[in-house]
Amino acid sequence: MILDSETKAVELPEDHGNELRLWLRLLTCTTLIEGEVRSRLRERFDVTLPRFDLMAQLDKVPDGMTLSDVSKRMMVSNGNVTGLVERLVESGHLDRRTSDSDRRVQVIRLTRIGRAEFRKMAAEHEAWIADLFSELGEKDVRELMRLLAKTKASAQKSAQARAV
Amino acid sequence: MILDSETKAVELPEDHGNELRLWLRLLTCTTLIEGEVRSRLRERFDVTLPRFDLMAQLDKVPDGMTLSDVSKRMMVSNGNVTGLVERLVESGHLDRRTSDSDRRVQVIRLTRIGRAEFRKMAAEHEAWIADLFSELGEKDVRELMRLLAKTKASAQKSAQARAV
DNA sequence: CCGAATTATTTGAAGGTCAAAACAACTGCC
DNA sequence: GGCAGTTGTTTTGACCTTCAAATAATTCGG
Repeated sequence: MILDSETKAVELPEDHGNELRLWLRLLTCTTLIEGEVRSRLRERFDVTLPRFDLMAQLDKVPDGMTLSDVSKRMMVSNGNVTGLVERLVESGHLDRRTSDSDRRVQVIRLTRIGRAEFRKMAAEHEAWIADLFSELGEKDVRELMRLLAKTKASAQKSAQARAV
Repeated sequence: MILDSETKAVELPEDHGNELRLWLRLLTCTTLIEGEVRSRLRERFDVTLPRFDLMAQLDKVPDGMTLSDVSKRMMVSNGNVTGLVERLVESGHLDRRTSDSDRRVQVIRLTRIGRAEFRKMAAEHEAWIADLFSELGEKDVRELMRLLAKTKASAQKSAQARAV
């Protein structure tokens, strides 16, 4: 009954099937695109998506960032970043140094080589994304941007509420 | 110039910034919600998201599915499913038997306990999702569904084209 | 200046992920 | 029947990921 969903007075489980279907579709889209990007990165540049993402964060800031900053930006755990950085320093893409002002802090930056490699990858990456979304018109893109912004805000609010 | 994007006659890199921003926003939304679901599942039921997802697939089919079916549905690799199933059989949530007609094939089903546990989790899960999307109106949901369907089709087409 | 609380990072254990190779069982062709 | 190719599953090895505990360095109140 329409009344129920308006009054919220019912104890019976409400129907949230639409939201669930929406979530599954959102997840499917993301998984599909992410998998595609992942495999193109591997195929074309022999690089993993997490490494690419990390380098993308660093490309934006010439002077580097701390590990904590990176982990916040990438929305992954601290421990995760430690290992990722480890391997990228090893391979010569990243430069890591202890901060002068705070000896707990590690500042990482792209090396010259790392930056050059990233720029090459990023250019192709951008073209892949454009191609993956190419059936969407300009208006679709705008509308999706708007709705996803709203979705993000909604999810953040809900997550925030739980975190007390 | 507008002409450029119409004629496609240019060699210069086009601006695909909008698609890229859209992709990043899509990814952010998904990561945010997925992380939230993941941590609620762990907190509330001490179960991982992949296990929940696998059980969700199986809940739909009383007679079970083969491992290949599962891996296609979940869009993950075969080897991945093997390990996942291993642990769920171990914990008593899944029943696994070799097919009579084809001895290569493993058919897995939820056990009575597995099904009961899943149903409990699924009910809460659905409520979480509804809450995470609660700021979206009915119209927003419909519109997002439509645009994501279009996005999925676009991505599939692009992926298909690459696969030759 | 000292100790407590805070903050940044690392480590370790458990699990999830993929690609590629290995294995096993089926199907079809001769 | 038997070999060749195909298909379903498992294994392997490398990497990614998280959480929680441990370490290390800073800050702050007294």
